[in-house]
Amino acid sequence: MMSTTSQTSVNHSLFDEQDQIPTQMGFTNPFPPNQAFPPLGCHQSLKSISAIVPSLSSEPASSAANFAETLFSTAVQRPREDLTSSLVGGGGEHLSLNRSRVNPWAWEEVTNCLMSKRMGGDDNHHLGVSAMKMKKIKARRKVREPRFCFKTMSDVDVLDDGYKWRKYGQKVVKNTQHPRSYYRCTQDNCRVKKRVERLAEDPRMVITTYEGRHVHSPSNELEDSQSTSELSNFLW
DNA sequence: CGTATTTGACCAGCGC
DNA sequence: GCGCTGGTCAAATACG
Repeated sequence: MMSTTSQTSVNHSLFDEQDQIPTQMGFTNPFPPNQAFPPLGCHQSLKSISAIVPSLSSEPASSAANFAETLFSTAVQRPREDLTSSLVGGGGEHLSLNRSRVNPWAWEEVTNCLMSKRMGGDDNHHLGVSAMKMKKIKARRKVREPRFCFKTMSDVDVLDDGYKWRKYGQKVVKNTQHPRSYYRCTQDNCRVKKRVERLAEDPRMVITTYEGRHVHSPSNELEDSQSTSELSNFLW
């Protein structure tokens, strides 16, 4: 049951919403088919990925625990050009991470989180640094909820991520033949939004962009109540 | 009939 | 200041 989840046809890539150049890291996708890569807050990602993977995958817990560490450290340490060139020959089931030019503070959060983790720093330190940078950024640009996007090869536009969404808009964006859809979380007091569109160069790829953080647990009930509760504990 | 989706209008940010 | 573009609103429509 759980051990089958590593066998999936869904290809996820966490990437820059504008650069849209997936960079492979060479990890087996631990998430079930048609289920989106968990929409995590950046600094929560480390905890969440390492916590969830052991419950979903047949991978040994030790390698799963290293998953997030390696994922983020590789992305942080390697120069962008190197990451891009390493994409050649991908084609497998990979998770990938890329620097975000659009959301620099989000990327900095990831970086700071990793650094503090490496240096034995605590979350307070990480949040403190992040808050200071946020303040500077806010001064020169409009405040925006933390957001990131990922790319999934899927026939369906709206992937099951455990939350209920209501569509509130659709827009044809420039230089794309596919419309972009706008969704809002249906939960009261939850201001999380997501955008869904198909990649112009490859319509098989669905680009999902999350903005904000859920203030509640996923609403749909999975058959596997154990993994549901784990997800509820760690996501957002 | 209540809820979700569609879609044109409107608004705000940004670049020139 | 103006025009372009993306994001949101809200009335109309569809659906169960």
